[in-house]
Amino acid sequence: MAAYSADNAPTTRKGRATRERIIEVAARLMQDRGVSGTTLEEVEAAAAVGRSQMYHYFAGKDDLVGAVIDHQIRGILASQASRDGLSSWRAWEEWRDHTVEHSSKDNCAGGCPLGSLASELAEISEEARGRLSASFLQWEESFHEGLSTMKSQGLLSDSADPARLAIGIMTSLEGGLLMSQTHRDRKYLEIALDGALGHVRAVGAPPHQLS
Amino acid sequence: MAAYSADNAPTTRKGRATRERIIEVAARLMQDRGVSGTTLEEVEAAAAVGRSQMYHYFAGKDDLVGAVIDHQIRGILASQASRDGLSSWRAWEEWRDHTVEHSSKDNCAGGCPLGSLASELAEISEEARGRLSASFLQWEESFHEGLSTMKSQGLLSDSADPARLAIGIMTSLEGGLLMSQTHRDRKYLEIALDGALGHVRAVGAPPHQLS
DNA sequence: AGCATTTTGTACTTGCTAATACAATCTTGT
DNA sequence: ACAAGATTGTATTAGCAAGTACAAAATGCT
Repeated sequence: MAAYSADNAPTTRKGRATRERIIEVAARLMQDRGVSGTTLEEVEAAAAVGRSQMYHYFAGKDDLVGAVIDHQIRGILASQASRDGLSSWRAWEEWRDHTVEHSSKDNCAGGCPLGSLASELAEISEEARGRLSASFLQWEESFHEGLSTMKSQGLLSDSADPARLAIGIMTSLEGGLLMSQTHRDRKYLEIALDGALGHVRAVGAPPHQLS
Repeated sequence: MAAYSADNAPTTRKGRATRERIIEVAARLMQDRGVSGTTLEEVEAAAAVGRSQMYHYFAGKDDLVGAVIDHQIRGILASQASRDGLSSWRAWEEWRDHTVEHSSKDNCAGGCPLGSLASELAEISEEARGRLSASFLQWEESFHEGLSTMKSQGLLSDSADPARLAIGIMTSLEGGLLMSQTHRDRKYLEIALDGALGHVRAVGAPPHQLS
């Protein structure tokens, strides 16, 4: 997938830094307060840039939102690539713990960087929905790959369906994050992830390998 | 939980009808386009009421949103009460099918009546977050009750934890709805619910009762 | 019927926010 | 150094949406 087409792609080092700063700040604010709860003025103030810089690098708010989506999925995939590609039981356990701990910061506020955007934008902008769908697919694919590797290593039984299991983990993750965010209680995400991973073990592993 | 405190409670039949009409229209529009994507003007037009009626029955937009949340959870609980309180395997199967079919209308558009509101409002309004949390708790409790009944009837093993299972179903439901909405593909909700209910069967039932 | 209360119609105000215009300044390559 | 282009500052515009004011009409009660 091509990088997001900016209004004016930055050529100088300074320009790239400015554009990046805008995106990072916008991503944070939009996850906190939602897209329509975040004004360009707030982004500009927090990023210490002016109106002209905003419109120099982005065609408008929609354009910025697109860049934020790309930024979020990049961050997620990068964070996951650094944990062994989720191709061992241990990696999954660490991922589970890390995910819960990360979400529990600030009283489970914020929710999922992509999920909160998806919920807000899916029905409003078909373009944003498509971009979010593609991003979630990449995320799901990273789960899928790890599980496939485990299957090829005999850690999952032959009858296991990695694609299906990946979707189960994805949906449990999103539901758990939303419920923990709404209730301000980490137990929802914990139970959701334990259930999904438990399912992977139960369905995927030969009986004698169960703990 | 007391009914939502309106600015002016309607006393006449006509007044009640007007207020109800506003809430129903607002609920539909807000689920489709989000809260901040729905203007009071649009609600007024669709409900065929004027500005003065809106502000006569509601103190403002926030007040209307509160009434919409109450309206949504009432509808959900009513729909569920009419299906045997989810206290048999058959009831759960029917619930699963009905939920998937209902969500698949309009290409999985809309998502969850409460979930989409929760995602949008949780970080913006503490009052709305509390109201949504309480509503989800009631929903979860309706799952819990059904599962508890099944346990007392021996349909679930003694080691089964109905409260935990209820949370697992709730999170899978929300995650599945969000993913199906984003991808416009019912399979996400199907897999999520099958996983959660499969977990109930696997963890809850004595081995010899597994299909 | 007649009066008090509820309900409704219309016009206006206020504030915010995305978007634009245009000029000034900085960077880079030669 | 010096153009050419990239980057940034400031001021303004235009439109929308929440909320308000006030009067008119309908309704219910005795």
